[in-house]
Amino acid sequence: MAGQGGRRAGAARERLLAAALTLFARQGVSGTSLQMIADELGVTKAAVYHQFQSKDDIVLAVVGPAIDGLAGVIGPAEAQTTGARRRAVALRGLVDLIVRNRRLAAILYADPVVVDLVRTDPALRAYGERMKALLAGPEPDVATKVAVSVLGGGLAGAAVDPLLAGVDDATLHEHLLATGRRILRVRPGSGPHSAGCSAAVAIR
Amino acid sequence: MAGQGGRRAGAARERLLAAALTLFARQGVSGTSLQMIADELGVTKAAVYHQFQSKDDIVLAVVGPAIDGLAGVIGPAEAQTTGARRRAVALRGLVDLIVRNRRLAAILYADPVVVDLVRTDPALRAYGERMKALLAGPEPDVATKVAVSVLGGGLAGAAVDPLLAGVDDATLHEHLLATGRRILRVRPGSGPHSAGCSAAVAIR
DNA sequence: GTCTATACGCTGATAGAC
DNA sequence: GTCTATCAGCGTATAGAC
Repeated sequence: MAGQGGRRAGAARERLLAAALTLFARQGVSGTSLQMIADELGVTKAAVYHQFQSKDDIVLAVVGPAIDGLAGVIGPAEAQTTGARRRAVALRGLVDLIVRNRRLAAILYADPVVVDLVRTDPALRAYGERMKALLAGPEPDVATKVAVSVLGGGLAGAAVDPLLAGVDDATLHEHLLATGRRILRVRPGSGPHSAGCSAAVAIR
Repeated sequence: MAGQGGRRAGAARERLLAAALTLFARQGVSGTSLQMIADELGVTKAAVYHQFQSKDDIVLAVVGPAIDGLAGVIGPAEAQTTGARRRAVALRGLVDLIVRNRRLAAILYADPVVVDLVRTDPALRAYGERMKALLAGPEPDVATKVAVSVLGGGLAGAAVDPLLAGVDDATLHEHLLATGRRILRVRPGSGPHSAGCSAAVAIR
């Protein structure tokens, strides 16, 4: 389940991914050329192109761990016995994941190239649908569909917002969870104890 | 106040803007080259460059009417006498504006190039800050700042979401307003009667 | 396995002729 | 207003050196 993005290891490959993440976070995917990544590593463009078949490949590899994290949230959430619990566990796990990967959230969210990539990839697309299904429940009415849509955009937006960059993770997590519950009309008590979810995946 | 994006009129200019909006909405700003716009009009790239100094100029001109619409919301909202009313009027006006300009919202929102452009332009930036100030009130606590941030991303996200493309404007408006009130913890009764705001600006 | 050299077609942008 | 011509830079791609 882990590492569907290809994992041939190699030191150069890891260095490249680290540099790419830094540059992507700073100036977006579209705003980062292969030349910039190459310059950052002190090699030529072709050297970069040798390890990844395309720029999209690099993006997918950078984003991979977060996708694994999403899978780590979805699994336990789907195992819950009631719809309310599934919703509560999914929400908490999603907030958790986003807070822990704010920089990555900005990349995933703010760039249409990446959004398109994620929407195109069948496996990634399936994760998104399962997450939405968990949050919305079966056969949701329009109000619920709107709420889930707002939640998705809202969580991502908050993670990206430079005005919230100074807020520490714990505080952001608390308020994001509270806001999310208001959006979905979930009572704070719902869901089991602490819920064992989200396989860490703190990127950088 | 209207038309700060430059309004030399001219039939060719208007045709160009219409073509640009269509292409931007369909494939994003970054995904639309000047060549595509030129081809759509049956002219060369250089002809496009004669009317606009840069691609950014075109984007700003396309987005201009929506900015005017935002100004039309902010003014009346700031004229309200209490913080609660200012918040209520601003929220309703913002939802109104976004629902009426869904296609444009997708352009404004989903592309980091445009987001950057808007964030860079001092006048546009000021509108955004005034809107946030209206929604958050003076000296907001962290919870409120998070809520406003989530609201912004959420409204935009819902406007863009292809899953909600089939929902008609009135229904979307209703549920978006309800969700927004839950996010900001505004009671449905707040704010005066209907509130005269938002200068139409239905693009296309 | 890791890299360089080289090239293709495209982009946004500029200068100047008609 | 529109054209042709030209520019550096981009993502992409192949061939081949070590």
